[in-house]
Amino acid sequence: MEQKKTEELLKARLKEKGLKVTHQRLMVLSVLEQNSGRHMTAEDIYGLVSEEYPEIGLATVYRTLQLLWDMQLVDRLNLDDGCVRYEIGHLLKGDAKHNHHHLICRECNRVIPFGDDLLDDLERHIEEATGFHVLDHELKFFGLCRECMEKVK
Amino acid sequence: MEQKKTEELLKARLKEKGLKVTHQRLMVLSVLEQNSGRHMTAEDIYGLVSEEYPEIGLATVYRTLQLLWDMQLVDRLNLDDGCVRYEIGHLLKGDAKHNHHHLICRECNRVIPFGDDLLDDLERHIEEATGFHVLDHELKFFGLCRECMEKVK
DNA sequence: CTCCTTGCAAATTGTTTGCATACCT
DNA sequence: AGGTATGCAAACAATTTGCAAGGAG
Repeated sequence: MEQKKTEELLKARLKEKGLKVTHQRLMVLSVLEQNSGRHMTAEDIYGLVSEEYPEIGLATVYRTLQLLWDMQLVDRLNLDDGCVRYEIGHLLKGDAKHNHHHLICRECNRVIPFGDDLLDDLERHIEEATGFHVLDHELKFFGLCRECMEKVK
Repeated sequence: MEQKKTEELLKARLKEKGLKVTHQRLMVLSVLEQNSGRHMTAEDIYGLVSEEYPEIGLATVYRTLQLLWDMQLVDRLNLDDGCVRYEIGHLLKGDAKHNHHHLICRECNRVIPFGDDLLDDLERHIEEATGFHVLDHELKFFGLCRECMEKVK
C-alpha cells in the first residue's frame, strides 16, 4: 500500500501537467521504491527495469529520472564518483528515516551513511532568514575513516 | 604574504613526496588563491592561467587540481551543474570565513551562498561516535528561492 | 486523431590517459 | 643523468538529443 501511494501521486502529477502515464514511468518509480535506501545510478535502475521490461532504453530512464526529480518524487545525490544517484527517500520521510548524510573517506573512498535529522532547526532558520524554501538537503563529510587513520599511524 | 604561505606549503609537500615544483603547479595554486571565494571549474582556472602562461594544457590543470586536492590544499565542490569546482577555502579558514553551504533553487538554478560555522559541533560528534576524522564538509540545500516562490503564487 | 513518449544511434561534455618530449633536482 | 611533468590528441564515460515510429488520452 506504500507502493500505491507514490504511484497514485505520480499519476496525479502527470495528469495535472497533461503528461502521459506509461509503463516505463511506473516501472522506474517502482524500482526506486523497492530499493529505497539504496543510492541508485541510472544504469542500476536500467538494469533492474530491464529484467521485467527488456525493451526499455537507457535514454528513457534518464528522461524519466529527470521528470521524477522535477516533480519532486525522487531525490538526487552526488557522491563524487562520476555519476548522479537517485533515491526515493524524501517522499517516505514520514515513516522510514533515510540517511541523507555521508562520510566519504579520501583515502579508500568508502562511503559511510550517517543518520539524519540534525538539520531541521537549521532549515527553519534558513527559511526565516532568507525566504528560501528548503525541500531537501545533502550533506557530505570528507575525511579519513577509522581504518585509514590507523594505517597512517 | 598570505600568498607566500600557501606557496611554501605546496613546495614543502611536493618535496616531501619527491615531486617537482613547476611553474604550472605554482600558477594554478596562485590563481585559486587570487580568486578565493569563487567556485572555479578546471576550465575557469585554465582560462586564467593561460593569460600569463599560454602554453599550459588543460590536462595539466586537471592533473594539478587532483594533486592539490590529494594534498588537501584545495577543496572540491559539486553544484550539480555537470562540473566539479575548486576553491582554496579550507586552507584560509583561519582568517577569511568562507561560505561552504549553498542554497540551490530547483526552479531557476540560482546558487545562493550561505554562512558556515554551524557544523563544528556535529563534526566533533561524528569523530567521537564513529572514529571518522572529518577534514571538510559540503552542505547543499535544495528548494525554491524567494523569487521563484512568489512566481508560483 | 493528436500529441506525448519511446528506442535507437549519434552527438556532447567533462575528464582521463598514452606517449614522446621537456623540465626539475 | 634520471625520473617526473607536460602538451597534445585520442580515449572514455555519463548524459543528452534528433528523429522516425509507437502509444496514451
